[in-house]
Amino acid sequence: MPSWSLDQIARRLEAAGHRLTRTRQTVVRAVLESPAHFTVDELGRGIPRVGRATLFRTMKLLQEIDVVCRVLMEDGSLHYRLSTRGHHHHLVCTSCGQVEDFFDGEIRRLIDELGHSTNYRIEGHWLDVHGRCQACVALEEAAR
Amino acid sequence: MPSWSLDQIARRLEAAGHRLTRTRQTVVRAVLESPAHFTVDELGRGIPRVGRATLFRTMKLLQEIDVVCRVLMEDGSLHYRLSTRGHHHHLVCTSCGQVEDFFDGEIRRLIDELGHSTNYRIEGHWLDVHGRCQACVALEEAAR
DNA sequence: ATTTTTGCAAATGATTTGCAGTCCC
DNA sequence: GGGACTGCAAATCATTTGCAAAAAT
Repeated sequence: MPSWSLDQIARRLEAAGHRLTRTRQTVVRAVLESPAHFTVDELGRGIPRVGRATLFRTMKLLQEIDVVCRVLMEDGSLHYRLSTRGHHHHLVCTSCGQVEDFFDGEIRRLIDELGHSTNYRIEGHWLDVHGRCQACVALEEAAR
Repeated sequence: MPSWSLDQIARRLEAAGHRLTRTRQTVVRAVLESPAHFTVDELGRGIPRVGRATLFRTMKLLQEIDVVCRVLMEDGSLHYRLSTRGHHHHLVCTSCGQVEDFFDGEIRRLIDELGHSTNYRIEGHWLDVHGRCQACVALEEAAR
C-alpha cells in the first residue's frame, strides 16, 4: 500500500456513502500535498476558501475512512498524518527544503526487534527527521 | 523504575526546583491511586478541594519531570498515565488502544550517524510506530 | 425534488492566564 | 519576608453545532 491517490480516496468516500464534492476535493488535495504531519490550522491556511467547520468535518470523515489519523506531538499539539502503511523516510532541510533520502535497513531492524520485545504485530512506522543541510549551515555561519 | 512512590516523586520535584506543597501531595496521591489511564476530569472528581487550574498546573509539572505522560485515545480524548520510566515513546495498538512504552536510544544513535553521513545538522526527529497487540491479533485469528 | 453539504456565527469544552490572597522555607 | 503556590474568575484556543442557503444526485 504505497501512497494515496485522489481516486482511491474518492472511492473510499463513496463506498462509505459520502459525496466527493468540490470542497472535499480541495481539502483532500491539500492533505495529499501536505508534509508528513500537519495541524488543521496549517492545512487551512493553504485553502482559505474552505470554511473552518467544513475543514474539521472533512478531516473527521477522512479519519473515519482511515485515510488520515491523528497524532499527539510531544509539545501537546494535535497533528494529522496520512495513514499510510509504506515507509517514507527522508531528511528535509528546514532552511532550503532540500530533501535527502536515506536507507532504512537499520531502522527496520530496530522496529522488528521492537515488535518482538513487545509482542506487537507492527503494521507500519513513520520516521521524520529534520535539520539543516551543510550549505545552509555554512551560509548561516558566514553571515556572522 | 518499577512503580512510583510519593517519596520518589517528591525528590524529583525538588530536584527540578519545585516545592511539594500539601496541595501537590494531594494531587500526586490521587494520581498514584488512579487506574492505568485517566482524564484530568476523572482525577479532579476525586479531589474536589483542589482548584481546576492547580490541577492542570500540577499535571503539567508532573509531565515535565516525566512522572506522567499524555496519551491520545482512539475516541479523541486525552488521557494521562504514569510513565513507567523516564522519557519514552508509545506504541499504541490500533485495535484496542493498549499502550506500550519504548525507548529511542538506538534510534537516536542511528539518527546521529545519519547526520554525519549526510552532512546535515539534525535538529529533531519524530518516530511513529503502529500495530496490534498480541491479544488483538489472537482474537482476530480465532475469529476465522 | 430531495438529500447532503457548506459557511457563518454562536456554543461548547478543555486548558491557560491574571491577579490578589496564602503558604512555605 | 519574599518568592512560590493557590483558587477564582475571566480569557483563550480548538473543535462542534444550529441553521438557512447552496450544491449534488
